[in-house]
Amino acid sequence: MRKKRVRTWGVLSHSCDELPLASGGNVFTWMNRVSTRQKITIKDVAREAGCGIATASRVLNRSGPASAEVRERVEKAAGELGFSFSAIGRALQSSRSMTIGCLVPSLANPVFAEAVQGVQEALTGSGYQLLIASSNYDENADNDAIATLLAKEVDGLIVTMAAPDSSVMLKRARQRGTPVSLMFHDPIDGLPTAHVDNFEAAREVARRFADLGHRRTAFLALRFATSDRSRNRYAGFHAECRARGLPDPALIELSEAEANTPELLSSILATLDGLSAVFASNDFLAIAVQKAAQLMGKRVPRDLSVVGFDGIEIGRLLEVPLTTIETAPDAMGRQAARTLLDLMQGGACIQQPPLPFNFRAGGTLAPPRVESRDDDQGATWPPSVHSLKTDLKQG
Amino acid sequence: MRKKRVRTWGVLSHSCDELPLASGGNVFTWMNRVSTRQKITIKDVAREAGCGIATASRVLNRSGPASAEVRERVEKAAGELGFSFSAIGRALQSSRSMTIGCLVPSLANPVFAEAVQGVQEALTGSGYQLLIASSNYDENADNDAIATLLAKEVDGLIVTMAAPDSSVMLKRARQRGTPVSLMFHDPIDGLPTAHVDNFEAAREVARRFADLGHRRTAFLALRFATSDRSRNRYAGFHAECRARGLPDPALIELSEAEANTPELLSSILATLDGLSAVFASNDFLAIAVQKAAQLMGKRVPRDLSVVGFDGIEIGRLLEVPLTTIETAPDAMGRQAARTLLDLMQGGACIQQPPLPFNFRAGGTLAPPRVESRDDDQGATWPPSVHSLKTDLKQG
DNA sequence: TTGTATGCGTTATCAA
DNA sequence: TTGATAACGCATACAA
Repeated sequence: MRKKRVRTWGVLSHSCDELPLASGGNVFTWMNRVSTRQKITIKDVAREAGCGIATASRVLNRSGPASAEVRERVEKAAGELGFSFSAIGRALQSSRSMTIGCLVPSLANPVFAEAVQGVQEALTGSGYQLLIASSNYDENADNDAIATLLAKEVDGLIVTMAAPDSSVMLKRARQRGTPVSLMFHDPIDGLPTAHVDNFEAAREVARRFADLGHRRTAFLALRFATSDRSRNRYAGFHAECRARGLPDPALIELSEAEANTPELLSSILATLDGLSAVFASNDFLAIAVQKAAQLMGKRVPRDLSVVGFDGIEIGRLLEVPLTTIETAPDAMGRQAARTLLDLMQGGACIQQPPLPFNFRAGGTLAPPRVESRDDDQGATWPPSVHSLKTDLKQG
Repeated sequence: MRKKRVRTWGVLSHSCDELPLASGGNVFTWMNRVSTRQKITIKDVAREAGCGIATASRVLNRSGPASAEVRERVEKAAGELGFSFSAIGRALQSSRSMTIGCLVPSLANPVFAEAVQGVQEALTGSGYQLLIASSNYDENADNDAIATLLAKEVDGLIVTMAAPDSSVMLKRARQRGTPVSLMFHDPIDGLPTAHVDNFEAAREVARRFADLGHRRTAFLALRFATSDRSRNRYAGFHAECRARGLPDPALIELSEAEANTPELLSSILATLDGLSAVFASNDFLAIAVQKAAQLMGKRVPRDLSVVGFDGIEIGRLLEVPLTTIETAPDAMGRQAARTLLDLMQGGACIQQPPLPFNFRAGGTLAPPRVESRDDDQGATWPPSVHSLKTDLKQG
């Protein structure tokens, strides 16, 4: 016999003990349940209704025949006892947890938070709940999280992680037959994904820059190593510059500190002579760049053009609205959830086309100042220390 | 005998069927498991190791004695089989799900998203996972969500909701003995909460306004009905104005559309003659107000002072940094999680003091223009249609 | 040191 | 139309 663990509530200012013990009706039965703290199972309902548990189950689930009279008794008993099914018992018996695991790098990044919110929305009414995990952009944490989610026997997985293509746990998930749907990633390894075409979107930015006459450009990113999104954006940006015979854009990977400290950021930008346009890997970075430019005495977009990525709402409301690539993280979440739901219902794995992006004009993009128009004027363009290999894709 | 449901993976572009069937080693056993898709239980491990399940359990959990040799066999078997415990089986047996339920209005609001991220952080390493739900600010959805969470037998609950003090399901949670910890709410009904003192913070804003000579002020909020936070902020703001003998601040509740459309917002602000300072219930709103002011040809802070609430990071980076009350949603999440962990370990329910807030000076607050300095000059101050009752707290 | 048997809450089977 | 019973995966009391 296992001993019942009785949890103590500790000292509450309005503890239940203060309630009058002998008061009738609701409060009294309420007290009863509180003091015993017994969990009410279908067995209790059956006993109270004077029937077998199978019958009670059938009635409460409407899953089989039952005479009108016993049905009534069962429903009454369940109501009075405040019975509700244990999802755990159910999960064990049905081997379906009715739970979906979701892994994102961090909820502190509104892009992921909105995506998860989108997942939630698509899941409401489906009967599935969301078990959530975040890895803080750490590859090991990614795998640990998936392992835990799998141990909880989630019925499906919605994932954004550092390295989905090489994750052992993700492979394990598929071995177990747990459907997986990706968010933000490019299609990988036969896993369906809800994404935008980062490569194409970035090419669009390069095109705009080039059309206006920009030559010296830079791409700023925060976590190049753990973000295939950033890498794809840079690849597309770079590819288009190449295709047009323009100089390779400088690739600058910032630390958290550099991104959040305008002073640091401006000193980095200052090393880039002749720079006339910056493509930031996300809108926050783009706004930080503007602040940094302000510190350097440069005006946006007159002295420096800045384009962001994501299309966060607040960019619209800035004094000079941010030029950016609009995406819809919530739509991404919704699509990922729908795809997973489909998969779990035995549907075929069909990869949806990338979700659309939209170039939002804003006011932070303009032609470069005339003086920087001319070309190979010498040695001022440094082979940036931050620069990485450039042929990431289609290079 | 229940029939095993075999889930089909559908048509994947790189389906496992494409892998060579007869290739040896890893791939082969991998295939094996894939094709059978049987879940490996401790029973399998025991059989493989040639011992009883109790022994296997003891070895794998290090929960009891075991000879070195059997220990080795069990661990080997577990490794080869790729065994991992089923959290569901465990939960059923131990009546602890190792899962914590978390309810917030929406993850699309970065304040809540950050708080949840804080919860996550405080939970890592604890062994608990987060089951998350969002209500979209709907009171009924709040209760439904808690009901579902309770059905999943969460070991604890972290909650931000529309009406915690009158929620039947929250009461039910306590009846069941499920520890509850609140976020963002003021202390209520003996439930511990992680919060900032909205009332005091708002008084601080009123004080700053008053000290600079502002008289005609307004409070802008988005969801007054479902947000005790907003109500408390208004109450504090109002109380301090009263205490100083200043006119009651106008209370303006905006619709989503009004808040996001600067044109609408400016037309609303235009109805407030003599208005010299606006206190917005959150930073996004404050930024929207600035945009609206810009549209009206007013300059901030010269013609209109604006103060926000929350202290989102981006406010710092604006061309003119937002004056606001800084709070730390992630700290709120962490505290709520720690409190809950404590409670679940049988700790007493002790209410932590409110988390500190900080008035961030920024650049959107300045003295009013001199012309609006004089007092009862007549009928221009309308008894705003949006105005609500004012005596919410401490009058 | 080990293994058998029981129960956790549920649903499905099957005989009444 | 009913109800006893066997799983489901695990941990543990208890007997060996």
